[in-house]
Amino acid sequence: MAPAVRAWTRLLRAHASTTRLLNTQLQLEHGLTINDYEALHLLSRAEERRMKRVDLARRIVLTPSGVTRLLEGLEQAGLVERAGCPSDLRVTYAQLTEAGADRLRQASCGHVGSIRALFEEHLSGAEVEELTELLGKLPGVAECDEACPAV
Amino acid sequence: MAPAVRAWTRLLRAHASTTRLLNTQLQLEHGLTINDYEALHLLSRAEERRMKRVDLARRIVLTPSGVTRLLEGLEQAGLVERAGCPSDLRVTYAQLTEAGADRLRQASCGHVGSIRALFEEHLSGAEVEELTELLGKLPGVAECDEACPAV
DNA sequence: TGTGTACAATTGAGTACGCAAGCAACGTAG
DNA sequence: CTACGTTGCTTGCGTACTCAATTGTACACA
Repeated sequence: MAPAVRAWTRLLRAHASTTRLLNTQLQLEHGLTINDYEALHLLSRAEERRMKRVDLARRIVLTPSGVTRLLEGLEQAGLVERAGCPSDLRVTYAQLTEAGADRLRQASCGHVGSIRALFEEHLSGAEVEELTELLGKLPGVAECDEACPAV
Repeated sequence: MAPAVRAWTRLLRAHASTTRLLNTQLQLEHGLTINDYEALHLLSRAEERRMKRVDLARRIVLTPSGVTRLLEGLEQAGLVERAGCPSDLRVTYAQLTEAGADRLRQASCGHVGSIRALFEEHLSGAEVEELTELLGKLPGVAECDEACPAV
């Protein structure tokens, strides 16, 4: 079996296992899916806490329709609201509300803790860095990171 | 931001991008989803080309019901068939048919090619190995590999 | 021998997407 | 200014899952 295939298989499995775990935790404790969280998180550190829906889609790796549905839920929950763009009437921004920022704050501590527990229990600090580095080389993974200010 | 979070985010993105790509290719060219392929592949290298549905579920990281639905499709396509277990009437094996083996053979060359293209275009051989190694340390990722003979 | 617990598999109901199609607003070429 | 291609977003429809509940079997123990 080609080495690449092993890597690919493990990527599949790694995603499935970790996602399942983190998603159920996040959902139970805060009523958010991973993508909900991811969206809130991106918005929270975007300029003026808002993003074009298309850009959001690219960042979370979803289709535009996926974003529409995702934000639908967040809007109903009052965590995100729509804001028009005066210079281009086609675009509608997704704007984080105060409630959304609160909810994110509540969830983030536990969520980050879960992630750290998951990764740091099995990998050393250097290995985590190494993994980040390697995954970043895959197409479309790292490309937007610079645009996103570090915490 | 904790390093683990960066790693996690990239894992999410890496999975989403690569999966989307590989899935559409596989689907267009051979009418199989990634999980279809994965199931056929696992069966093909299992003893007597069959597995308990539960074991299959663990390997592809799916719930038992997910496996039922997955195999439903493969059974209708004639690629997999059911086989009872005489010693334990609860279990039904998923058994790869000749047609299933053929279909897998047809698909595998192109699919493996796509995977290699995806990984080896951006990562060196050593890096692929390294990535495999690191992903294997995540919980539940490497555990069954020994049971699966290398190609 | 019956009885309780554990397990394999399925089924029904619900969800989170993708794809294709559509609409409206933009940019540009004529 | 009009016509046309492009872009941002949404909608209808289909699909691949999950979870909870159910059925049938296996096994331990009184």
